[in-house]
Amino acid sequence: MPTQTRSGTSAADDARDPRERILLAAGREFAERGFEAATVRDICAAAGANVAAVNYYFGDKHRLYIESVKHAHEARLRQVPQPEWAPGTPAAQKLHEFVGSMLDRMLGGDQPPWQVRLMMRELLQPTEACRELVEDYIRPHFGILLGVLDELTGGALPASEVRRLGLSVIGQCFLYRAAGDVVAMLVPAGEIDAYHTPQAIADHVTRFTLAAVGAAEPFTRPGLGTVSALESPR
Amino acid sequence: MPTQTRSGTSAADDARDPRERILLAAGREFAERGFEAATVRDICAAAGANVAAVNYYFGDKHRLYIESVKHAHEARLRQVPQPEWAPGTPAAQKLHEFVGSMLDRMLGGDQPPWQVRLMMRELLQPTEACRELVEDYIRPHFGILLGVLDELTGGALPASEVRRLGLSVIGQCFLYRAAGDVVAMLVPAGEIDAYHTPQAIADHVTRFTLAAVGAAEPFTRPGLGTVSALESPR
DNA sequence: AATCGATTCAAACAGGCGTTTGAATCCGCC
DNA sequence: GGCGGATTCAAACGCCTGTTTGAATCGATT
Repeated sequence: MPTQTRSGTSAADDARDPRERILLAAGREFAERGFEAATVRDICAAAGANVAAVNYYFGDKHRLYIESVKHAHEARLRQVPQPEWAPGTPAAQKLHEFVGSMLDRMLGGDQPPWQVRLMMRELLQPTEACRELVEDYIRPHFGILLGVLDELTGGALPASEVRRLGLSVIGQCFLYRAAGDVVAMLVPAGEIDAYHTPQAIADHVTRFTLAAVGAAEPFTRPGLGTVSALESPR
Repeated sequence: MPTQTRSGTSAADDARDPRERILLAAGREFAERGFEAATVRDICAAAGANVAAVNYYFGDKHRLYIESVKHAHEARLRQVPQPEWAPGTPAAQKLHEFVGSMLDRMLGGDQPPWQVRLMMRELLQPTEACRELVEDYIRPHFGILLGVLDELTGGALPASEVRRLGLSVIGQCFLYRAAGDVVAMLVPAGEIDAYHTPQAIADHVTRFTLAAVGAAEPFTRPGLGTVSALESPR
């Protein structure tokens, strides 16, 4: 194992350090194929390193996996800061922005989301890295959502009820990320591009949730545009 | 390959036919460990068959997987009939029963849901069997839900909008099945048994959805019990 | 009883896997 | 310049995988 010169992770260089290169290649490979199907040989080939390097730097495949999950998770945290709002921002707008940024994060947009795919794998069938992921990444975001929802309902609901509201919001978004292929099969081909973009979904989820908590007109009257001020520019 | 005496699948016997035994064992193993991690040897050991049997009956591991998915899916279809309601049943009640039965199906209750776990794997990262699964199993159920939602909104919404409502309903339930472990981490330990049983979730999702479409009072006024008539007996 | 196809079995096969080895190479330092 | 630890490398090690083989067994038919 390396005992020396773990030169402080300079934020900019991504491909210099062989350890870093392996970590990145491993993340991509694990995200794409899963732990079992990904092979150490492929990972090292992609990283331009020798197969012995993974043993040298990480001990074995399993610890490489754990480290690559943490690494992707930290990178993601650095890229996506917690949303913050100026005091006085309407709760409805906060909700819309929260949902929008979550969907953007989940469904890509800014970058090929292999980090997200990797984290998703961990959430769907947790291993050791999951708890850390939840505590550092999921729970804080969830807490912000709960705060918004609490504000939205005027603090009138017990915490347990607010949590269920939060899960309802998360669930609506989560479906598109986890079962996107199935969604695409259930929806007519032409519709997917028009009505199921991250922006459009964010608009829908927000409106659905606002209506459920009584902060917007319900869906029965179509196109009433009660939350038109919140809709994303198309 | 077997060319003769595929004695018509007598509905009752499950463990007689070696082909059937392998199919069942394979389903359990694939559901538990995934395609890559499950081994032909383990499957055959569990089925009390020789390793050569899988080649004899199915050709190779991959076709065994496909067949086991179909098999589980058909068994599930036989067990869980489409919900039907007497004419005149209120749409709100239909929605509640639909959501309740879906959650019961997903989260178990009646039987250890390895069939569901297997299907879920297929939905989360589709292979060949997925399309068939969606067409025969998912889409019909989804269609029923859309009908209920259309009725609930008085047919006033365009089909695309109704579909999004449907996905919102599915998403809320789906989260508990796909990321149940994470949900359990996000919710205080004591709360999970009281507020996140299939029944309790069904009540919540129904109320949330009804409120969103304007068929029940929104959440802002807690414990108003506006849909108390729909709540499951505790 | 003999026959013949269907089925089962123990054993082996080739290939890929994660991991280890021991020597070669690099690079900063007295 | 040469020492010494850190790093890299090609090669090999067992082991386990899916798959195949060819003979043994079974069960119905003639």
